[in-house]
Amino acid sequence: MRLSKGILITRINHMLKTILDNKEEYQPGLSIDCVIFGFHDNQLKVLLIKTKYSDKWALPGGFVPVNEDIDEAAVTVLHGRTGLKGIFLRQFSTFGAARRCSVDVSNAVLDFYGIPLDEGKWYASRFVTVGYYALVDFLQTVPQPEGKNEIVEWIDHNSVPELILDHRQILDTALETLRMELNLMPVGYNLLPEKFTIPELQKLYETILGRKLDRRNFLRKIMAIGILTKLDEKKSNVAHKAPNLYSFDKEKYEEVVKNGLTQGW
Amino acid sequence: MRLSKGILITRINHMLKTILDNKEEYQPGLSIDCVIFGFHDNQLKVLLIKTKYSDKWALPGGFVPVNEDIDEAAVTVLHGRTGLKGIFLRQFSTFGAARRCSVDVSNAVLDFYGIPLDEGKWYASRFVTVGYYALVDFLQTVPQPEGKNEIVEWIDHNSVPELILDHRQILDTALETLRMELNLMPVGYNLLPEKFTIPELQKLYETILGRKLDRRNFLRKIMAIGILTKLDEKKSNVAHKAPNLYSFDKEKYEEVVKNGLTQGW
DNA sequence: GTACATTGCGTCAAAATAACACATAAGATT
DNA sequence: AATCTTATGTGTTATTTTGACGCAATGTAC
Repeated sequence: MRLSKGILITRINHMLKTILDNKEEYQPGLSIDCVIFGFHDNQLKVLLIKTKYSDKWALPGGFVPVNEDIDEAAVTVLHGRTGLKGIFLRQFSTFGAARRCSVDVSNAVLDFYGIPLDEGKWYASRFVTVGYYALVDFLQTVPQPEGKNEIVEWIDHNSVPELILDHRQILDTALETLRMELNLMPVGYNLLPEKFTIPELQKLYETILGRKLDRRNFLRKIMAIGILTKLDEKKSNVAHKAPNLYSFDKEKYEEVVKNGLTQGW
Repeated sequence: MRLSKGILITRINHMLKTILDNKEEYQPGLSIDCVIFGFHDNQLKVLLIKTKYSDKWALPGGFVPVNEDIDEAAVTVLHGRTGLKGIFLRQFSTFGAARRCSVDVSNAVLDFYGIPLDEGKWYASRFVTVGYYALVDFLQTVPQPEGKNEIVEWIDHNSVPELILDHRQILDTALETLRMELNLMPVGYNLLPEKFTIPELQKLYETILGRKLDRRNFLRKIMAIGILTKLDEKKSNVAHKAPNLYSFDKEKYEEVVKNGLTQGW
């Protein structure tokens, strides 16, 4: 976590305290929440955080330094929780219901850290949060909790427990957006290992969309995009015909992400 | 404009002063900007504001009362500038570049109103803005300037002059989003009068998309959506074959807006 | 009436999509 | 080692959607 004025965190687990002590360095009432998607064991995973001061889980989030773009702040959150850089990250919506924040929740956190309520007013005020979603490589991700008071974990999207505040809505909106954007851009580059099979890629699409696709039609459509390179290599140790391995043609992939798939009117 | 505590605006054109006097009632560092689209004379129009303290035009915007949802605040901006209610309004992106605000511009405004710079710190700080776009009926809109120091006007999208700050980017992003969303929802309900012809609707689509569409294919596609009711009436005073009039089937229209057009994977 | 402009309604070929059939390969089973 | 099981690789075909275009109909202008 980037701190202003190079101040060190002297009290572990007091990230919040440090921010409060430097609150003039942060944009007031504004936060970032990241929905970080991964893919493993044919399941869509979401990186969630469990803190000791609540029974519920939360999306990884952070605040916005006054001198930083919100996009940069989102990159910081992503990097802080996953150790990853250069990842696909996209702003999808801003959540600003007047009562999306609960003073009770905020005060419980302040209480947990032993911060007097009047010192924590900045934190307990009304917050608007900008939602970002990221697609990351599950295996390259090293979940990084900030100190001992939290657990950072990959959770199956199907078994996400109750989340704090409106984080469930944020998560749902992120997935809805991702589903929509599958029509506008290819997906997979960050979510799969470098070498993968077409069935694996298909499972990824099926998992995101939440429904089955026809194998043969999927192959045709995905190959037509022209972003895949067929490797001269097959997957081994499978109890059936060995599927071919593919990799993304990164150059073409980036181009299509940039220009979008052709659609519509 | 809604004011807290029922305070009256005693000094005309001092909306800003009033807000500064009650700044604790507003979300700090957060604003709303609305891209309000209209359609007239076969041209896409944007509602813009020209203030006396700048050579450039601006998007209508506002601040967010701490007790209001950002969506409500956007409705307030829209209603305040157009007198309209119940209009299609959609959040499309949040703009949070660190240097999107210029202290020079803010100070020029404060200067214009004779507000001392130290009193105007709230206003001159870094702002993040949430962008909304609206589709409104040009003829039902009564542009409403706030006092004598500003002009509110419909400007042809093709001849939008230089805008302040990043408002040009906000406008462009709004139109990009609208173009994309034409694939996901029908458009026209708020932009056209109650009775309209298919060629008029087509011109609207062409104007938004910035390119010609085939008449016959357009008819087929738009009728297939099932939201149009053919009326037993024809447009008069045209120098050629009188086109039939149509209206939207509001019930079906709302349903399709809600459920979306079928597309994609 | 004739000219003109634009609408209404249609056709047809091309492209995209959906549904389905069959041979193949690799480990597992016997 | 022959066979079974399972999932892959590569088709084909019918259906739907899209794009490009032809032509008659209708209202005003002259």
